[in-house]
Amino acid sequence: MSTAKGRKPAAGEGNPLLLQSVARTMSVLEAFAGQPRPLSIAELAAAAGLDKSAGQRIAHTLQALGYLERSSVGLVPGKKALYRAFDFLRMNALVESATPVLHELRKSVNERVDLSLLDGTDIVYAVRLQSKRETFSATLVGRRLPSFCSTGGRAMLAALPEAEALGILEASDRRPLTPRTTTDIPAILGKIEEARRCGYALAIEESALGEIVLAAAVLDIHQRPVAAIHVAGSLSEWAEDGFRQRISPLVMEAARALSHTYKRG
Amino acid sequence: MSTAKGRKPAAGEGNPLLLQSVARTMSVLEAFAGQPRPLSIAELAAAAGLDKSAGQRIAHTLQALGYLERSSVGLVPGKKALYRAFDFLRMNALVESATPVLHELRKSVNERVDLSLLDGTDIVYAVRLQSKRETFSATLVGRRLPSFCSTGGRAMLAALPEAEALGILEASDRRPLTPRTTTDIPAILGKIEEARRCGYALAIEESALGEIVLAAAVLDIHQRPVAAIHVAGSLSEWAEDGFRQRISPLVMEAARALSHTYKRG
DNA sequence: TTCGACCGTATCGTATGGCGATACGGCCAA
DNA sequence: TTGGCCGTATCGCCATACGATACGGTCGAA
Repeated sequence: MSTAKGRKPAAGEGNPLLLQSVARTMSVLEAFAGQPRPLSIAELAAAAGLDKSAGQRIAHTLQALGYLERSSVGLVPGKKALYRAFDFLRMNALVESATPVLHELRKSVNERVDLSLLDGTDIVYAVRLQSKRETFSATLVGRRLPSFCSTGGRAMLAALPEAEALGILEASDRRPLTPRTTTDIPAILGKIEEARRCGYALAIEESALGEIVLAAAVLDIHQRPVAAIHVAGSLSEWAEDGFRQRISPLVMEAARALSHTYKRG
Repeated sequence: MSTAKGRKPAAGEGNPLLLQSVARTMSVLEAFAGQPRPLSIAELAAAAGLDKSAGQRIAHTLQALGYLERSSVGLVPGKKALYRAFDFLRMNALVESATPVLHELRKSVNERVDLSLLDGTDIVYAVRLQSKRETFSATLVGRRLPSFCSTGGRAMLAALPEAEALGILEASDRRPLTPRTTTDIPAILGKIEEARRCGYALAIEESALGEIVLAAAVLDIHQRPVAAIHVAGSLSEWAEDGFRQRISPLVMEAARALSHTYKRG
């Protein structure tokens, strides 16, 4: 998503050792992204950009392997997807070192704490520690958001060279998530500039209504942003000033504790 | 893992429309399961049962697609794995209907609540709602445990015909997870029988020390178990009797509320 | 320093594995 | 019934991936 997505991989387009069979396989798994309901074999093939025969064979094989399952109304991703995500989290050095820090932070602030990772123009939630009385967990681990409209994303953009941040903004899908999402590039740049000054980013109801979120970036040894730590509170309990004063030092300290421990994004 | 894992898929061994290229691709991704550290290309190929050339090509392609990433010491799974797990959770009808029920339950019991799914001889954690003061989240979504030693697994085994449950027990890897794990088949069958009588399963320190867990099975419309709801408490705060009396009715009610809403495992 | 082992990378002729057009039976709605 | 779309199955051809092989770099032990 974040990079090339040529219509037809055409085997070796660009790199001679890129296998089209692998790309086709993964494109079938990716075909579910954003789909509201299970897919038939034909729909799956179409969504993956394959003809019916190829879709049929790949889907059957993936089903036999547990990466696809039949539901009553079509095919859905299979449980094996969870195992692979578990492997990712387990082998990720940053997630590993972040876990105790995040728990500590969560204990201090008593609000929801998230760790997100930068991936191209987007961020992905990698760890979520719920707050005590959270009833909506519409957002889950693995959820992807454009970086411009999430606090964590803006904190990370602020740690990039201005030109690079601008490039990401321009390449992003800037549809608003809530009525209060900032979608205007100069305005976003202003907020990024503010984040650069403060050392953290703050957003009110830009990705979910009723929510105030504060985040700071985690940097690798080259001073490049690789992740962000978020704390989310409810507007029914927090005013902006109080949230800033109480939360920001803790989040920045946690982010600083994790920075430079990580080699490469 | 739960089914066949022939040394060499040999294209069409068994089913004529099974694609070996797909199986090879996924076997590279699966090679990380259980590995303690990043893998070199050669190690990855060996773990996937491929020669160096095939491993090289597949790994490079997967890396280009974001399913593999380079760390300082080798290859690790890539962020895309999280997206696929998110798709699974988002499109899973049971997870969707379970979410509000689990939150309700968590509010009532104020302890950790999990939803696990049955997958062959194992269970997978699909949803986890932490308790207020949980400091260790060693277990994560996507973690797989043998069903015999988890409460949820035993609750589900109790809902299967006895012969089938026995088959799963015999096929399971019955290494103990803690000193208190029950690994003796007759003893496990006894606990399953108890679960069948009570309508829920209970285990004390069988999968983690200091933990008492109670679980009830969720059944599909054919009365077959597809999932389980767990509540986990700390032994420093709960005695067995109190835990049973306080927690079991709530867990059973939540499991009943979800049962029969789901078509097929 | 000099090996040797192992790393990642790259090349290339070959044969095999998957391509995709095609066909069939079942089901549902018109 | 008819027509559409479903999932399934077949089959000959050729493009695709195979895998043996080779090369330069790096690291540790000799």
